[in-house]
Amino acid sequence: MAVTSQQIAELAGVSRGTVDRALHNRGRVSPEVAERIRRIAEELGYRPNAIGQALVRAKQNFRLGAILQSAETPTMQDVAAGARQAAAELRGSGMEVELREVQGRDSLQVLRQIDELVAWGAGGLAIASNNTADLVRRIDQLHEQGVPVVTFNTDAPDSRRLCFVGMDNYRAGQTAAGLIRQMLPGGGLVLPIAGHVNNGAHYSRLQGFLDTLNGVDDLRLLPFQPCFDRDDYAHEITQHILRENPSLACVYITSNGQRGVCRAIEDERRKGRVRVVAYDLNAPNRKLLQSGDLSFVLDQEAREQGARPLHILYEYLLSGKVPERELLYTDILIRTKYNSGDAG
Amino acid sequence: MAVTSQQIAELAGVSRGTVDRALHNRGRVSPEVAERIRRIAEELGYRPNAIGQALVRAKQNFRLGAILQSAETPTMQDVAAGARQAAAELRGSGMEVELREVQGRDSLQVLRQIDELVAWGAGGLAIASNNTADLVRRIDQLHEQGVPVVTFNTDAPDSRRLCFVGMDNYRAGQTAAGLIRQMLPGGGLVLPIAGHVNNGAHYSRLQGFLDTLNGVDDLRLLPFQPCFDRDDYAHEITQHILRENPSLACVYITSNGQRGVCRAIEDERRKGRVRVVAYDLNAPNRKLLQSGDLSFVLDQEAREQGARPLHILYEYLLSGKVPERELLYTDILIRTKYNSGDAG
DNA sequence: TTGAAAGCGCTACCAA
DNA sequence: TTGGTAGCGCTTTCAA
Repeated sequence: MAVTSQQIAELAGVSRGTVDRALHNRGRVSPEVAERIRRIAEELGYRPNAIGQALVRAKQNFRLGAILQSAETPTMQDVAAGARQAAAELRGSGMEVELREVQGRDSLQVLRQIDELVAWGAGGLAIASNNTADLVRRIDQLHEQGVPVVTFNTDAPDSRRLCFVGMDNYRAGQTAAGLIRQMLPGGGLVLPIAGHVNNGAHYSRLQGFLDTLNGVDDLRLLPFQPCFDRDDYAHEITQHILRENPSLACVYITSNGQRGVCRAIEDERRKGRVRVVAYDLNAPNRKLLQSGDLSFVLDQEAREQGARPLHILYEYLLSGKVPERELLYTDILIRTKYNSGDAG
Repeated sequence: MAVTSQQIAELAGVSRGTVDRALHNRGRVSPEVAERIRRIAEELGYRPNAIGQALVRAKQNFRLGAILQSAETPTMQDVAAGARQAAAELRGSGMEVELREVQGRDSLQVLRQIDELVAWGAGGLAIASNNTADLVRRIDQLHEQGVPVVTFNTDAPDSRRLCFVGMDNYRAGQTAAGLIRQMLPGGGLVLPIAGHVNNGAHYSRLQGFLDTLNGVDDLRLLPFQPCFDRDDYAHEITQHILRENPSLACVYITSNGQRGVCRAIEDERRKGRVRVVAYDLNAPNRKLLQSGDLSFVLDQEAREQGARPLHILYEYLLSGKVPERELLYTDILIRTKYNSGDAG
């Protein structure tokens, strides 16, 4: 058995309570005794048993809430699955966890859910946020009230959230650019498509992409087109461009709409000649990879984005443990038809 | 607070002991009482508190051992780092964990370490194994003795190990093939290099690669060359081939030796024209990606390979939880210069 | 400044 | 078939 505080107490000739106060600098111990206790603990390599600590701390019985936006999308459903799994685990440790889903991006709805969860007694919140002024203000308020907030999937960088868990979209755009350079060493014509012009994530994915391809000689970039996450728009855009530019070599799409792109390419009988790089490994994209319609998918560990914020809040509330960094970027995963299986 | 067994006991008008026996089918409860208890638990959505369970189970105080082979390689050092981290965490839960490192691949050394760890009192072992007859036999013996074994990084598929945590090397070979097809849509000449002819992992990486490229029209495959994990051999092989085949488009190397390959390409002033795909994202390979010497690196989550087996053994010994699958393949990660940073 | 004791939720043992 | 009780390792009162 590992060494316990009881053993240290016996060796030091004091009680466990004194050992506890000494080792955690809670005061009310004479310096000499404290020093002796610390020395003994050091010698024996004493590490407090995490389970014992957790058990006594669980008395405080914190409640955690999580709020997802755009819950109707496949990616956010993956995020939700991660959150549900974490919730189940934490409930096994005595936490109470509430999950709330909001359709679309809707700050007002999010604010309402925040109010409800706070009223319910949430001691910490995980929020798929926006950076809008009202949400930033509310998160700052929560911070003041001692309710820590972890943002995930989409950040509120101007707020005083504890940290953010999600993708480095700029970096992902660079990664996409790197893939396209590898695929088109001899150059070629590339069409970038984004979802919403003012969607921060889509914009960063585009910016990183453009910055990285800028100045690459033989690569020619068409002006980017917004498709508003819609397959029909994406289809139209792609078809139009294909007819005007028969030499089109690649489409880079930072949002939903990839099915429209692929369909247009098939309609124009250019499948296999025009490569497509898209985002997020969800069920439809797995299929498009298998069929060869997509060359690459950039994935963002959606499940972990849902799970990790809850664990971070748990650690923070129970042990005061602060995350190592403010921006906890999830891995940028490059998926092809061969490494996109279900196993993990 | 979540519902506790105490609350159920009160509602059912029995003691906690009875509740415990009823809900865990330990017998010694009258059917009617058991039924009533189960119904109440169901209604309240009772989930036993994992921390409470862990605390009482930790009394049994299991010892775990882990044995690494080829500990001198960068990849196994990453695996070791994962094992060390898991060991630290588990020690925090009262386990005792011993790590042993073996230089090179040496079944005899591994057998010796197994003996030592068993003598020390190990209740479960994680082993970077071989599939040699002596090791397989020893693992089967351990199984008989009730000492579960989890293999990691390299498997002993013929043995009765609990499960394996590591890379699906065949699949990784296929993934490499897919990348090369994307890079060389017009075809080209490809040189495959493997480490040892009889290294199972290297062989599978080669086989998956060859099977996938077989029958691809414009792609021409040179006969594979063994480099015995050595940079000097790899250098010589590559240089020789480059001089004989100025049109060489790509080198695929399944083992160490990638530095030799890259140096040869630079020596022959073909950098940027000849792509290189290699394995394992360790420090040297990160550099080679940044400098553009390597196009892609296939990575295998080395740290998780070290950490997960220990957690699996912990769960198995404490709760009898059997892993979901026998083959727990780690993710096949495609790394380029843009997604190979340190952050995770 | 220190110690004794209670209690977190659970399981195990011994008596009844 | 049941209940009572002890105890896992820790923290936190409350007394002394």
